[in-house]
Amino acid sequence: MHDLNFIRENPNLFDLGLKKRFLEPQSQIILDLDLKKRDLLTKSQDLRSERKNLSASFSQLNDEDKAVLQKKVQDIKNDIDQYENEISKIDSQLKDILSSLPNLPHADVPIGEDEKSNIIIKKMGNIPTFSFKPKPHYELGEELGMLDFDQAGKVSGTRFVYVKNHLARLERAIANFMLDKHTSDFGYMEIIPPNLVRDAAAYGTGQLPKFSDDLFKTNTDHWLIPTAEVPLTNLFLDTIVLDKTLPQRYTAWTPCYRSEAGAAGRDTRGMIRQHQFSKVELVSITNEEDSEKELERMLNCATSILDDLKISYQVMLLSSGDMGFSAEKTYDIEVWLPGEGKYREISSCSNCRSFQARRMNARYKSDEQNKFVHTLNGSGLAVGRTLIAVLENYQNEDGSITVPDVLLPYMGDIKVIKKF
RNA sequence: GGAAGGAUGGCUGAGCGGUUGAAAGCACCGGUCUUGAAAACCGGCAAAGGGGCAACUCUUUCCUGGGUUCGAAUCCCAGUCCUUCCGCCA
Repeated sequence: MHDLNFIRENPNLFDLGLKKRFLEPQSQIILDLDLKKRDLLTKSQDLRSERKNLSASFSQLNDEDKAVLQKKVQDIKNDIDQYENEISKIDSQLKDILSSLPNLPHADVPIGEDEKSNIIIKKMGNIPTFSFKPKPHYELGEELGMLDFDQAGKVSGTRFVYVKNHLARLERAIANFMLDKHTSDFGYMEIIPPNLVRDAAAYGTGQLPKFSDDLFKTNTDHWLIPTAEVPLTNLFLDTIVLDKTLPQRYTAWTPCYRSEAGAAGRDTRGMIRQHQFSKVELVSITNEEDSEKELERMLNCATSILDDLKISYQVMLLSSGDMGFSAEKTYDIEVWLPGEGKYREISSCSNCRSFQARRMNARYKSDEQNKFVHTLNGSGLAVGRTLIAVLENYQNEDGSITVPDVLLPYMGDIKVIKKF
């Protein structure tokens, strides 16, 4: 949601921001509506004021004057109703426009229509070399008998998988390792959030109203969360917190459900793109001064996981056309997958500034003034894709998987995952 | 699924149809005191929006939407949400 005051004061900046997103200018339309609304508002307020003053003298009047007054107030009331009808129409038009426009890109963000304009910020680790041809994760998993796409297809359809046996344990180990690190080393509070949310929450983080097609809905009109960002950020839905309690940092390991409506035909093999996957999410709530440095901090929390796993990756600064709806600046972390021979997204860390907070009405008290909090979210990391990365990077020639050192404490006495 | 109760400021919680934007307490901010802090005491403290260069002023808001009334936090209707009890159940 955009700040109407900002648009009033900086219509050109606003349109420029939209242009960076490859959208048509909107400030003129918005300001025209705003002007019209304020004009009507002033009129209706004057009438209200008049009515109030008339009513105040009511008890001192004689019966005849009372009757006159009643008639007069009735007329005023009709006029007020008319004005207010028009006002509420304009209001809903304004809201429709403002709530469907994406956040404006930060000045750092490169301008470009798609991922081709993303900028590589850093590369960590060398691309590993193998003395044999590395396999993709789905071949490794199926040959181990621990990824079962066929039966999942029968039971649930495409884009589902059974993860079995030691790979299931490995996935749990990965998630636990991430959670332990984020809570113990980085000060995030662990949360087990609701996995079903209402409209208001999905609206608050920006999934609604535009992206309902990407979500699953229950017959109770709940939405299945597409990411824990939704329930974690909405911890602040309709609240006011004290400035000194910020920043607040939360992490959760949850399943994520996505309809993948627009992804037909993409990544159909393997578990890169599933309707259900698990993810460890990071969410930070800060005041308006601290959000930029918090984004850098969050990025480091996420990349440290890959550093510890000793898997190479690159960090991308997303271009204006590749960013999500609510973000003003986003870093993607892309991990090297030897089986595919390319980097694939494993995390996305975004600063949404006050964009979500406005939708959620999430504020903090600062110098006796209420301001909107800044919200940030990032994957720390996508657990399913981390499993893929471990499989492909730690594969051996015989198809077995060596367990990374940092995961050994979570794997019992399993050091190598191999076929029985 | 059955029954009952409730929704008021950041929180708790008062509120005969007419200066009630709303008592009180807590929290918060400023001050006095103190070596410092705490305590105590004094003062301040809802939000959103309109008009005005400004001091200021006006309007709206007591869950939402309708209605009754000259006038609604207060009365009526509908809806949403929450709580409690019973039943079922992990």
